[in-house]
Amino acid sequence: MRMSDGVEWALHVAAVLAVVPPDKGLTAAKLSEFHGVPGAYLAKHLQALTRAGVFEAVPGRNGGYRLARAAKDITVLDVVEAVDGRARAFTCSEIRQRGPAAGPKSDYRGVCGIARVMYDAEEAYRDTLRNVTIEDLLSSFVKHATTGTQVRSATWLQKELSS
Amino acid sequence: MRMSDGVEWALHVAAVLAVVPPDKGLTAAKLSEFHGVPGAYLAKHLQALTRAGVFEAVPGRNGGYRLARAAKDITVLDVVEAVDGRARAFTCSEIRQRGPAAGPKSDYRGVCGIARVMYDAEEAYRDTLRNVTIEDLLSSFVKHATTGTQVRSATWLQKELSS
DNA sequence: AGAAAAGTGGACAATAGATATCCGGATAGG
DNA sequence: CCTATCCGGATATCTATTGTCCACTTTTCT
Repeated sequence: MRMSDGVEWALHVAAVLAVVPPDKGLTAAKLSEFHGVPGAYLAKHLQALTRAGVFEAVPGRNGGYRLARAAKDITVLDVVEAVDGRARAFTCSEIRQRGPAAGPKSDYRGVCGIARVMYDAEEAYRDTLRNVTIEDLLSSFVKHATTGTQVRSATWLQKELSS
Repeated sequence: MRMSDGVEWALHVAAVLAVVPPDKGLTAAKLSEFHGVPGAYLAKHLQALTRAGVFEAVPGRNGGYRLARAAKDITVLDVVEAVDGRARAFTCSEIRQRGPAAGPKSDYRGVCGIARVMYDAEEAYRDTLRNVTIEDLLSSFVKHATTGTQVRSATWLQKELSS
């Protein structure tokens, strides 16, 4: 089970957009340059994030992307689900209803016990991500990154911010 | 992010093997028949489970598979990791070290804050699976399945148990 | 001893999904 | 009108999953 790289990109992008003033934006091209990832493919994910209502896109000249709401109101789960989808990782194919010991369909009302456990685990996973916001990610960066990295990031951002 | 179907198969197989007496076994062919899944492919997963020390394989005539230890001592996580591997779903590609704002490698000692959150979530996922045993799965089946299903399963098992 | 049944592991093909690019269309600003 | 930007579809490529097959070894039954 492997998670799409797009999720990692999206979270980094969200963290960067969190320090962009609400009236400004960053283009897909600038975001891909800053993170060193393929622009055309990142754009796909940015569109998904916009559709999900996590980012906001400003079309036209001087357009770009920004957060759709305050960084403290966007959870990591919001971003993950926007990129990776809301489908469960574990899909129950109702094995219990197959084979020689299977009975009539009415015998299988509730969720299969095995699926139940897997769903619970995924819910625990989501709970963790739901309790961390983009603002938290930013705090972590400010707390742990070297001063040099923070200065370089801020400088680049100042230079590239669109109107 | 989608989990391999093999995990579902393996958990169902483990639940069935949990009711097989310790001195008996079930062949890969019988297990695939009982669950209505492709035999050759299930065999691959059974081998992985054996390598991981979750199942025990008895080669030769009258051979088959059985649990390597008591059902209460095998967790769902054991089975999931045996089939799906122990690799993390989220892989950090150190995006922070790329792009125009990147600094020298020594600037990035600890784990990236974003990766940290994703790792924590996966640990919460694993914690859930670690706290459910194969015996628990069996209890759930006994508690929730209809009597008819349980009788049909037991009957089939009686008939097919190898010596 | 010989035959049959079973797991092992490698090679291989088919399929699906993730990754990545490109282009025409819509939209907004100069 | 022209340019920069986002949008969405079509398409190509790569990789992992899924699935099959076969030769090989081990064990047991006759």
